[in-house]
Amino acid sequence: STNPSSSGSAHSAAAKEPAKGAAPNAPRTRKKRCPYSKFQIRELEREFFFNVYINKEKRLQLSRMLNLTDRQVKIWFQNRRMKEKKLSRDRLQYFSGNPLL
Amino acid sequence: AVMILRSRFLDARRKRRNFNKQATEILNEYFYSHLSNPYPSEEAKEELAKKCGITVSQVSNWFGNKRIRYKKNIGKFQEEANIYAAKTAVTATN
DNA sequence: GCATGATAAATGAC
DNA sequence: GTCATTTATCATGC
Repeated sequence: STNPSSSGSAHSAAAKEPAKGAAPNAPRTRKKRCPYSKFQIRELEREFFFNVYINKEKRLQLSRMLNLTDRQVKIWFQNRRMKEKKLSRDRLQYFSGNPLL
Repeated sequence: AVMILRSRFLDARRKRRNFNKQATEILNEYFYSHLSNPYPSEEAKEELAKKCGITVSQVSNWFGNKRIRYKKNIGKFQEEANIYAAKTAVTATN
């Protein structure tokens, strides 16, 4: 229910990221999974509807608008494409056994 | 009618239903007999799916959940592990 | 009230 | 880029 985008912890603060030349000791802690807000999902889905593959410029623009890193937007589109592929497989399997349709 | 079925399908993905006992038995048997490497190949997944009467995706989901939940609390699954270890040992001797 | 199956972020192999 | 996976979260069963 709490909106992660309002706090801005995902983008501004140093969650992780290789940190070029900052600390030589790299703990490499895995970024905690934080569910995106309804607004973030809605905007991502809107862009995904127009083009399944997003270019670099729109990615940067979208990441700024949603307070996400461009890496997060890139990965979201990758996962979204995989989801679409799975939905297609499931639909095919579901309707294949239905001679009525 | 088509629209009804379609809409019901679209939001029926997360309507969880437990697997039957036999399917769970088969999956657990494979898991505990491959405890050192519980990663079934694509072919093995298809065979398990057919034997359990579920989809390959459901097999992948089951193993993903089983691996991490077993790793997170091995003690909780110790009794279960012993059961299936004994079961596979019996089948091996016969 | 947790167990369990499915989904959503995040990583890494290739 | 795809894709299997890890991890946390979600939604339901009981």
